[in-house]
Amino acid sequence: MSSIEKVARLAGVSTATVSRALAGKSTVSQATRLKVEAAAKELGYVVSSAASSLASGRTRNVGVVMPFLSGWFYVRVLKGAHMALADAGYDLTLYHLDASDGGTDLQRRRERVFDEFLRRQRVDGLIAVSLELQDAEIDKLHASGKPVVGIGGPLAGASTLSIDDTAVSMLATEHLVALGHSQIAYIGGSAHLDLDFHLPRRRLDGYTAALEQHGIASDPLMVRTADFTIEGGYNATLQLLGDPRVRPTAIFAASDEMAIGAILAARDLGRRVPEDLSVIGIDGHELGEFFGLTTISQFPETQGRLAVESLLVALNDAQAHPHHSALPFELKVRRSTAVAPQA
Amino acid sequence: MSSIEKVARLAGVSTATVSRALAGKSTVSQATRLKVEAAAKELGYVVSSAASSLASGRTRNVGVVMPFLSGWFYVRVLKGAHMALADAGYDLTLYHLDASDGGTDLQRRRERVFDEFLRRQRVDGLIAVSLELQDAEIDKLHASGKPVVGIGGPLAGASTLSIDDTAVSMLATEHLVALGHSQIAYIGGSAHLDLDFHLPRRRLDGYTAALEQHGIASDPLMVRTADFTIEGGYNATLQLLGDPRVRPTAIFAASDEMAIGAILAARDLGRRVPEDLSVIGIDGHELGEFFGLTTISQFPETQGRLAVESLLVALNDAQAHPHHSALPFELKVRRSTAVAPQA
DNA sequence: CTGAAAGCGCTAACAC
DNA sequence: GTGTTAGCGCTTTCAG
Repeated sequence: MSSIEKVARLAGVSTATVSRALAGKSTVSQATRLKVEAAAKELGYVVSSAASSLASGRTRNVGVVMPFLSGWFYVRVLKGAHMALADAGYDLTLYHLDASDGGTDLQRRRERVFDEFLRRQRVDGLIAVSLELQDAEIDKLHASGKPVVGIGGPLAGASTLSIDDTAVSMLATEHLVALGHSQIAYIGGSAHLDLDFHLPRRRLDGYTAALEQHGIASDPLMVRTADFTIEGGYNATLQLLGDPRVRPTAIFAASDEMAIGAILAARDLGRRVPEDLSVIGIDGHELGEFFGLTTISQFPETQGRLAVESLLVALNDAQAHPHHSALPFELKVRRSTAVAPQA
Repeated sequence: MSSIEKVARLAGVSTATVSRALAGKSTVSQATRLKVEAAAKELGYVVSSAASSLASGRTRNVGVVMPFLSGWFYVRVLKGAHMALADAGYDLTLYHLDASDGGTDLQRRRERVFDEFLRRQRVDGLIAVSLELQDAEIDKLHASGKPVVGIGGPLAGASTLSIDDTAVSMLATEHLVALGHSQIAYIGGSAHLDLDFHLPRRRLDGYTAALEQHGIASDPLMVRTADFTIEGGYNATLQLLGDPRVRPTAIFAASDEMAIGAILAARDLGRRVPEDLSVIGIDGHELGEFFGLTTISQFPETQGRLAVESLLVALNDAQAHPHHSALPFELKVRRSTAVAPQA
């Protein structure tokens, strides 16, 4: 005897009514609902998701796909998404494409995610973080009819949430310009991290545009690339400050971790921050406060939460149109930036 | 017409044969298998996990429950588990109990995870990371008949993997003693983080035992607590080095992040590491290399992977007995520890 | 507002 | 080795 049947029997109603009552359908009388709930509780009944999914076509589960499973940003987004989903009674199944250490190679992994996993119908929808989906992948998703929301960039036919990276970069640069800096170096992402959405490029563009707008010539020697880590920022800064051809009074790093690396490198070279060198980052990393780092916060947990909300709308209203919205950011001034030293 | 039926028709066999062929059952002839695979591929067929689960009772999905979704250790374990599961063709659904920022409170969250989520039969088994399950929770899991493997401590009736925290701590302390240190301070976890498995306590015990074994009196003033973060380690070290009643020549921190905080604090106070002060951590954090930190690595990704392997064994062999095994660790000497300065 | 009954798409006996 | 068939435990028309 199936489980729901026991509940029905105990409550003295039909299985259909149990189903309706427990699903919160409004067409059940208050009295019946109470009886059913009591019976369910007494028996410790929880619907079988497999049976429910099969019958209804809905899984109450959403997939989250990320390129990496490390990195401050991704973990925070995941956390935000997870909490929002849990609050809505949804499960989260995680997919990531990181093949960095052994295991299957990247392309193969991507294929598996799109071909096998997502199409097993295990999820009702998908949140793609910082992933530029390939055309074939988008087609597969559309074919499956599952709504998708993307964080971080344009995604054909999907709702997307993204931060205006160019504006963020301009704001950071202008903060430095306003403090009187004209020798502003930039530490951005390296090309091989530019696979998805060209985030590194857009941030570089914002920096260049801001300089230009203020009549400051940009110097290729002032631009370095790194891998978004503290160590990467440290090394890039060593190069920057050690190069006799340039004399930056400020560094704008495209992530807080790199900015922290810059602060550490400056210290090791005997430069005072911010007296001799101003440093600004992007992210709103917890460590930023510890290092007194001026930054532009981008609230990744909120991004995760918003993505979930957007997805839930699409799930509950098949007519909802793909929609793009801009994510908030905020300049947070701390102690790592100050007026430019007198030449 | 159901999907599998189309494949069957195209391949000219019955749905049962399609099911068998695609599941890799050995009772299908090579020729038939090929025909079926070709048909499935042509139609882009992927089994519906809901239907398959309902019929077979297996979901090919495992749950991973963690107390937090931040913190270096947990993220690495998650990554390791995810990769191992993906390689085995399993999905991973994530549960975490972190209520740190708003949302439902902790106990409520725990209840939901155990009452609603896990019992929806969405998972075949569970991996619990650093979680001491309450009796009621264990009962619920047993009642559901799903295998559980725990990382980090004893779990009634489940297989567990854990590191010998006491031995790790003793090794770290003895490394310092062997370098001639006798004034060894300890920065451990604070009591409120001691909810699960008493990890902070066991590490403290190892430290105390090692000192005792070498005839070194332990001094309560040499023991500080922090929250496993860089900032926490920094502050604890400030207190330690600023206290006129003690003169530590070495600090043993119960995590690499705290150890890095200690190094930073020492620098800020003008103490040289390792000439004036040796510092050792536990973890094997990536940043450790950057800071030249001597540490005891504990390979969390491997822990995640091993947990998966252990769970898969239990899943494939109902007779498998709960089994405990010890996790590897390794002393990694870098530049932050050296012989004790002459008094 | 509630019940009866027909599936949802697959797997696993059981036959052959 | 392969086909037939009876469910797996629910949801959802369709009646009433």
